[in-house]
Amino acid sequence: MDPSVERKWQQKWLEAGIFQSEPDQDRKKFFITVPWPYTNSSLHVGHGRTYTTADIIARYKRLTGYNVLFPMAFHQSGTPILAFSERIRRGDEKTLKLYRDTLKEYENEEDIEARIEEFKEPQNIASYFSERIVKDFTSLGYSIDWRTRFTSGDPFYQEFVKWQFHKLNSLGLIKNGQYPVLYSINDRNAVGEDDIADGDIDKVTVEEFTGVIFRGKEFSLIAASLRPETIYGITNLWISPSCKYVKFRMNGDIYVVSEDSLEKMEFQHQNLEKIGPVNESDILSQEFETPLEHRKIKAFPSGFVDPDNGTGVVYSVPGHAVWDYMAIKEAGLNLQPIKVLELTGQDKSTVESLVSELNITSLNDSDRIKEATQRLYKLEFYDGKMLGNNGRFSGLGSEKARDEIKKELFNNEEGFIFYETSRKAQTRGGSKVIVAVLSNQWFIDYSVGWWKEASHDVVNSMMFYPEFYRNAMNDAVDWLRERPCARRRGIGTKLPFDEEWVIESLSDSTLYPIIYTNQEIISRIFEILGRLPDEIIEYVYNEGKEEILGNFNQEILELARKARIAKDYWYGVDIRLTAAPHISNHLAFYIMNHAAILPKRDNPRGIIISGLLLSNGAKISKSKGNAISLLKISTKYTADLYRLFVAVSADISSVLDWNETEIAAVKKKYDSFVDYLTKGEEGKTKEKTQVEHWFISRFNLHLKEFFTKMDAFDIRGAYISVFYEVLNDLKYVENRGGNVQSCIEAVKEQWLKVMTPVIPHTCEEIWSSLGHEDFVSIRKFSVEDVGKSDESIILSENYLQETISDLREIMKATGISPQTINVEVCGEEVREVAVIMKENRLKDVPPNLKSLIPEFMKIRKGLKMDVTNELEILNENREYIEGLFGCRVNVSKANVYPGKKNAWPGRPLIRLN
RNA sequence: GCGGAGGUUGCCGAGCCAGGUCAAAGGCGACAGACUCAAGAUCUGUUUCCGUAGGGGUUCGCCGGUUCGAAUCCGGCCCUCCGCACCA
Repeated sequence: MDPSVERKWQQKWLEAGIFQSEPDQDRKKFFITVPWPYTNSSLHVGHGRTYTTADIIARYKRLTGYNVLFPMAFHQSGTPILAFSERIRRGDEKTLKLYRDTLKEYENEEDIEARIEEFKEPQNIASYFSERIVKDFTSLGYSIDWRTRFTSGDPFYQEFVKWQFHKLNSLGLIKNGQYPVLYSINDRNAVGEDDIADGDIDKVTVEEFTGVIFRGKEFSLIAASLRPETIYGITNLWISPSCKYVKFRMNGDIYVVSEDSLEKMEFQHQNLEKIGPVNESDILSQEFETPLEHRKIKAFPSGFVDPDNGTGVVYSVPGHAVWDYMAIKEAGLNLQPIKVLELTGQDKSTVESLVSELNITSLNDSDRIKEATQRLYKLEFYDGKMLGNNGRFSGLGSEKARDEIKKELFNNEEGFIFYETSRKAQTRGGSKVIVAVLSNQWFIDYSVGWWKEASHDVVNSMMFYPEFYRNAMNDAVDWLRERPCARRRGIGTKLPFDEEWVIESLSDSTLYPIIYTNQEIISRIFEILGRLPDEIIEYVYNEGKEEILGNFNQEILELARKARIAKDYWYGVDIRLTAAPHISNHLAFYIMNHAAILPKRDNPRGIIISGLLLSNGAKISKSKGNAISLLKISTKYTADLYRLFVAVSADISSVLDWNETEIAAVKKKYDSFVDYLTKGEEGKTKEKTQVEHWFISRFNLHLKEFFTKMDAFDIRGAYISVFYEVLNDLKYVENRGGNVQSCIEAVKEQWLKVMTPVIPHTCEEIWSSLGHEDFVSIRKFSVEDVGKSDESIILSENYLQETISDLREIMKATGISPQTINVEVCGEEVREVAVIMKENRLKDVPPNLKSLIPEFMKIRKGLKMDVTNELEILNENREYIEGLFGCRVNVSKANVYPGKKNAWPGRPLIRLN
């Protein structure tokens, strides 16, 4: 249907308010939510899949009589919107281009720059795009009750979040402590993925090195290592010949590291006191002691040492590190590698074997050295076992040894944790990114035992589709530990007990679905009072007793009561529908926060995980340019086609590819559906023969399947049955020479009702053209209303088709084009014998018919006993068969042909002439 | 490496949980035919191999096992995809 037709119905739905949901104690409720979209940009086809799926479910539930609440609100917490706005202010070309491209779809050319100017204020980005998203969702026909709309930045909501954090705190789930974060030196601020140049494509993570101390007479050297388990294999130290080294004091002792490194350490440790530069020769002339063993070793210069990685000092383990091995060789030092690890697996690679395998000849072969290093590290980590020369760590697996040795080093004050970035990184503004340890970080402690237990209980009581995500969810709950829940900057709610901090954007979005149940009322209360007192929140959302509302006036009291009733009616969430990447974060937090704070009755009840949507086989991303906006979907393809595509092309859980070929295929089917329902002529509908009855019987079967599958959230299966198969059946009726129109007349209204959840605009249009004044979108229909199916008619048709396909096969095998076809149908005598033989009573077979036994044994598998009027069926359809093969067909009842081929039940005797 | 999902006939993709009626749905593509001046659209049939009678052979990543019987159950192996954290 034309987009304008879709607009028309969207307008009518809106005006009639048919999707506004009110509590109704006489009806069962159904509450479905999708996580709120983040409002830094418009949404694309990929996002649309989950919302579309949810809408289909919401509409289906409405069809079957549920009182449905399908709400929506918007997310704006966190740093991205802030960061984008900042970049626009800075005039960052990449960001400007991104927004210009996006706005092109929504604005006139001449208005774009003015809009972008407004985006210098972050709030404008959020409000602009939430407005866009509302429009786009509307244009896709979503049956959302927009009265539920709010944002994570709304003051009333922030009051709720504060209450939630007080709650968590009083349960002992909030902690404060040290935490390493990625940090920009110049900006003096923690940075996220989007703040880092190329951070989205090439992720930067925090790596935990072990800083290892080598004591010397005048000062000690610190080397940073990822592999402290190799400590017994140390032969020497390396320093960079081109690097500035500096002395500093820490806890009274004097240490030396590279200048770059000291800068980093200052962000990780307190009380470091820089003393000043130190000469290379001062380092090289000294002896140092290895930790644990206290062997004397020396430092040497080597070009491969990077002053800006770790401490700029490297301890050398030539027995297990390719760089060290090659460096010693190249410097011509007389140091023998010490082996401290052996491999227990198949692969017995060593430094030496890899050097020769990869043909590494000098330190310049850095790519190959890196490859060798990676292979060896991995191998030795998973397969390695400590040899006998490792003191009390001998015999341990490398992973275990690493932990033990670390512990020992820390205990002896010969080591400490040194954080480093996983790669060199800069912010988009060009400032260096390092790891800083924040001393005052707030956490939610998800590792608490009773909390995990309660959460598992919730997970195990819920519905999951697909079911296997239940395990994933339980794993996620187990796997969560302390999570930083606040940041120094970003949009969001201030942490109530430490206002320097802003609650992090996933942590402020866990309980909000409960707000949907009464958003209008609660924000009204906030408006009147100018705040949202905890007593109100406790009463409305947490089963508080009405007594605690003693201080409020009648108006507030009544609003609160109304809000409470709505919440009690709608909450918990029956289905939360979202994509798989949310499992280990959002969904886990969502479940755990419910489990901790809210009463059992309000726990989540079901989760549906939707698969990825690809665009022409590729992941969708704005930078790739394959992100088709939802606006374009509704104008170029129409909402109904998109919805049908989403419903029918793949199961919810599997990957769906949006590509023109498949869209065209779905469109073809859609067009033929519309044609069938709109192009028929009235009046030619009176008499029905077997085919039409067959169609109606089949239709009723399809309907039953539809309801069963929809109830199990198998949307695709349901619509294959009620859309594709019904269309195929109609085609079949047509080819059989049946009366298609009378078939359609018979099922039209029911068919429209079940198709409405997927293609609501089309169905409304046709529905109204049938003379209905109401909306098919809110008509009811459920399994109980499905008519009967006549099984014998279906069997008869099957029998006819099987006979025809037998005819075809014989013709194909023989190559004969017959003038006449004689079909002899099984007679009573043989049928009776067949029944006897089927029941395995071979001795009851009359003697004169015993000769039939061998043939029966051969073909018994193919016998169909349940069609008893074969002669009639074939006679009635004689003309049809004749038409198919272009020859005469004679049908008769067969005699018994002892010793020859016979006609059997369901398997007539066929002779071609 | 850990955790999860998966490998099906030219391609996509059902089936597998509840073994037989599975040579294995549906779609796309290909081929042939009908319609048409022609193309497109639409419709019909074919699309693993063999077959002058409705039959038979060989198939569902690989190797074994259970069973009268396995695409379906069990064990091992190979390969692909997704997640592995402070980021929305």
